[in-house]
Amino acid sequence: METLQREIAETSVFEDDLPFDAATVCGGDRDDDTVTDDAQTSLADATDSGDGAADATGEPPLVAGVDQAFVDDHAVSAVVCLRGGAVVERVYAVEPVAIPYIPGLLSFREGTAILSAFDALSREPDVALVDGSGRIHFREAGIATHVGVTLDLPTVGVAKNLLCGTPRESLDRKLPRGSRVAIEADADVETAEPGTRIGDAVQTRQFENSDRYVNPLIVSPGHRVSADTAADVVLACADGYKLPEPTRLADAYADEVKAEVRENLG
DNA sequence: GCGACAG
DNA sequence: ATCTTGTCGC
Repeated sequence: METLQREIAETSVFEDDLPFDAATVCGGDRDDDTVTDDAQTSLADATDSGDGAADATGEPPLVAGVDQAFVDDHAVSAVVCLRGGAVVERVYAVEPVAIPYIPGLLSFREGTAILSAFDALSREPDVALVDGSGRIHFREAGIATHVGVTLDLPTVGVAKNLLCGTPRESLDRKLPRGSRVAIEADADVETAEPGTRIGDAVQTRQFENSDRYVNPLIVSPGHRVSADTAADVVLACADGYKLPEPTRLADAYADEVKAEVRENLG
């Protein structure tokens, strides 16, 4: 398995090779006219990737969210596709899990169900947000990278926790919404030179009038996406919640299906 | 042996 | 990931 991951990492492309510009994703991107907010936002331009299919038609890109739920020894994988913030398609698949959860080998546990769900999809997403890590992995082949390379689809890894790597600055503080903190490879990432930026901690949401704070999401390139674009897409899909809409909706759909599935089984 | 570890 | 009531906050 580790050998396969090294091969996947070599095949993967951690650079932009997308049919659209992250700025055209829309559907979310909180733009509260509140206050103390004028710093960023204008990072999108001069990013023209050449042949934009979605751009050409002026049509927003098709963004897919992928998430899993479990019922005993079965994984329920749900995929929800959005275009311009509207749900266009939802599919799911149920597959038995082959191995238990082992940090670093997640794709071998959930991969089959995910690929099966994509098989049921009638469209080809322009990019997919996969729950879990992409490049932020011991061998730079997290589940987002594994799925992306297997389907040769642009993918982004969206995790709630850091698997490995070191944040350039402490994440244990209240970061402003929209901020990013680079995650660098360290000794735990055996395939990259220490110091290599393998992803970012991205603050998609933050409390305004509270002493407490929301932890950032851990975003990393899966395949055919750069670290900057990965973060751009996630922030563009954020709509008031910590999780980007595609992921949030896939999560809810997986739970919905799970309830029905656990009766067709036990 | 100890530590660390996505979902 | 999953098992779960109440509870604090906008």
